[in-house]
Amino acid sequence: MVRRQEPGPRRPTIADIAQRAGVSKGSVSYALNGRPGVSEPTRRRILAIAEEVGWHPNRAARALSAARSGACGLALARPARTLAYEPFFAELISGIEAELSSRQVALMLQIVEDVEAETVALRRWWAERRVDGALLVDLRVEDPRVPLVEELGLPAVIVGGPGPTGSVPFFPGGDANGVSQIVQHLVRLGHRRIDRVAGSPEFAHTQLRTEVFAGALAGAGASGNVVTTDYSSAAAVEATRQLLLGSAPPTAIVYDSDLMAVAGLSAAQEMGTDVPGELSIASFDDSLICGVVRPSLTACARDVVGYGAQAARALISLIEDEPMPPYAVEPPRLVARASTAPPPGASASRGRRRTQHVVASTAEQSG
Amino acid sequence: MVRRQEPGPRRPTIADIAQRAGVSKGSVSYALNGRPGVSEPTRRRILAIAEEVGWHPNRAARALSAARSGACGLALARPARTLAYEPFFAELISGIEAELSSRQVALMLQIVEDVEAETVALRRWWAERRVDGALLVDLRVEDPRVPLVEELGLPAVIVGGPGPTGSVPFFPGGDANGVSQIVQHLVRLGHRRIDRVAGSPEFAHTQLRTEVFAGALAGAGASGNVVTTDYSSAAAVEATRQLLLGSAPPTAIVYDSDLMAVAGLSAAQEMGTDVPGELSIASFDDSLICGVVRPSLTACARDVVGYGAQAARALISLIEDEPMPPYAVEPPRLVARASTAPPPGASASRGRRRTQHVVASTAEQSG
DNA sequence: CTGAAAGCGCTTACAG
DNA sequence: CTGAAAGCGCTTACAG
Repeated sequence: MVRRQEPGPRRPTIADIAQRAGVSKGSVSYALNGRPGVSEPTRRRILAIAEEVGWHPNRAARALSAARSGACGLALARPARTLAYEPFFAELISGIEAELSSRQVALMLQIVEDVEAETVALRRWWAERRVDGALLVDLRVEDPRVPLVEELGLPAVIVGGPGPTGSVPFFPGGDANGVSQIVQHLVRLGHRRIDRVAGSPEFAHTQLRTEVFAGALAGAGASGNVVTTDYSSAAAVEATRQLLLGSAPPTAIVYDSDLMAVAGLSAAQEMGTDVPGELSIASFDDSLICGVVRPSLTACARDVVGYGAQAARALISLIEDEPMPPYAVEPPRLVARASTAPPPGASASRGRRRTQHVVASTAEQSG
Repeated sequence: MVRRQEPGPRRPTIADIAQRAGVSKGSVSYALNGRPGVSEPTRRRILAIAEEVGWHPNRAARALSAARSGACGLALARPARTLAYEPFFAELISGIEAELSSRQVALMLQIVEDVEAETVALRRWWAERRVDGALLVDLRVEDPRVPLVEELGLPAVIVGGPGPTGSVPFFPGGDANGVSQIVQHLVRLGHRRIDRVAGSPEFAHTQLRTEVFAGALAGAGASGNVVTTDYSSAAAVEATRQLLLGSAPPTAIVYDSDLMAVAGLSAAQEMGTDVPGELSIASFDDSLICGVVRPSLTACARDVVGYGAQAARALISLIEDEPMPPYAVEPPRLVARASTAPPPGASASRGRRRTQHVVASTAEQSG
């Protein structure tokens, strides 16, 4: 058989090690995999030789015989631009990747157009044995990926999933907790009319946020409207104008992403609205940009890296048929900055709080 | 041999197809791979059966016999936070991924701490035959990855590399062109004192930008300082203050990233500096955020997705031993927004230009 | 044009 | 504890 010519040094195999150690390939395999079947001295000798010759398993060979690829797949159905401007994804991938690579598992990444294309990718990966499992992000309402992985028998977990979905394990993404904290913060400042510029309603987490938002408002005796968008800055600007010019303008607006919050801030300022004097603004996801604009934006910070790591850990357990690891992700945390303050002419209900920045305090009003 | 139990439907192999077609496995392989050695009717029959049973090649088996993994690797040496706030990476990955997946090549992604860790990842991927080639990003001055891939014989290309590096093909990232365009824009507006808040000097592209920046200034009879940073907003704020409070304050500042530009804008505004009335600000990389802050930021937009796609195409050609594809990436483009205007008391040297936004035109000054 | 067979580099029951 | 061997699912010269 003719192999394509390979430049560079030849890569050693277990046969080479077996020969040098004077044992069979089987023994080498047992030794290298830490399995019983070789004496301690032999094992040590084999490991030393493997180390010396710089042996690494040929993953294709291992995958073929062990029916394991040693890789997990992540297909993302978001256009490049969204991906680029949502720090969420980069952090999530970092978390996933760190956890996987600490277990020597590789991450296969594919960026596709929509959920349908994602199902195609998942199907092919599984058919080709490219992956041992998959991570599902951005769960949709009636998501086709859930029945698919169940049909295929593909081990999968839902990252940041809002709630139980068939037999596929999910891990909360802090949406409920985060929305509650933001509303609570605003209510404490004295706001009773709080609107929200939301993301796309096709996402299950958007719906969850909407439910929790409504509940939190009702529980606090507050009220507000929700406008859904496509996450674009143009839509955020439009929604902000619409809300501020409406018959019952809010004293605070919550945005579902940092980009929309910044866009909304600019829109409000251009309309001559003082932030936070006349309008408080809060962003759901925190990011560096929230601390850089003026006024800096109050935001809900989530441990997104943690979500990724948790999901990856869980997926590996699922693949290995081990018990699920405990949920260990830090809860969302409200970062109060300069963009939120008591509403005009109102006193904060439970103790006024100074916000962190000078710019903010000058805008604070007495009740 | 006992395989781990596989839930879900059994995945068909070429043996299944051969049996159903009444031919040998070899013929099936030839037919499926579009090679000579089977008659047209047989080929069609085989393809129909493969389609019908939903056959996909077991990539591990194919990799083992063909000595090809069908995957390329990308190791990124940047902390999660940087990754998250640099739209550059997400766009680059999108471009790479789109090109690779159109050729049925998978992308393996690993995020590591530093370049040394990257060399470890590359070495292991290659030793394990996990990848057929690798993409190198963020070339450093004296980058250890270049001699490594040469030593290993690992096919590799440098993405956005500033210039020729040994035997490893590189693809320009528009740094020189982009810097030139920004300086040219500012010079045309009448600026003669232009500073730059640069990124880390360890990157080869930072050095290239610095060289081109100096040359462009000199060529235009202008002058300016360069301050290097770690890309953090804190460093950008500090550098901005330092430059504005110096003995020869600039009338324009160019930032090496959008986050730094926004931070610099806020810092200047908090010092009471009017942008663009007293100070023009330009960002090297464009992003949605540049259009959302006020004043909106003039920026140099690059076809980052194109860089990724180009590099991926080239890498595949290298692996396949085919001729290099032609360079087809759109050149950087200056997007003039509201943050740049003629300097105080100066007339634009070659014809005044109205900037695109109302906010900007109100800030324009007559000479 | 087609088939039988060897081989890729591992893992893993099965005998000794 | 150890060795010889089969097998994972492909690809590819080699005979017919």
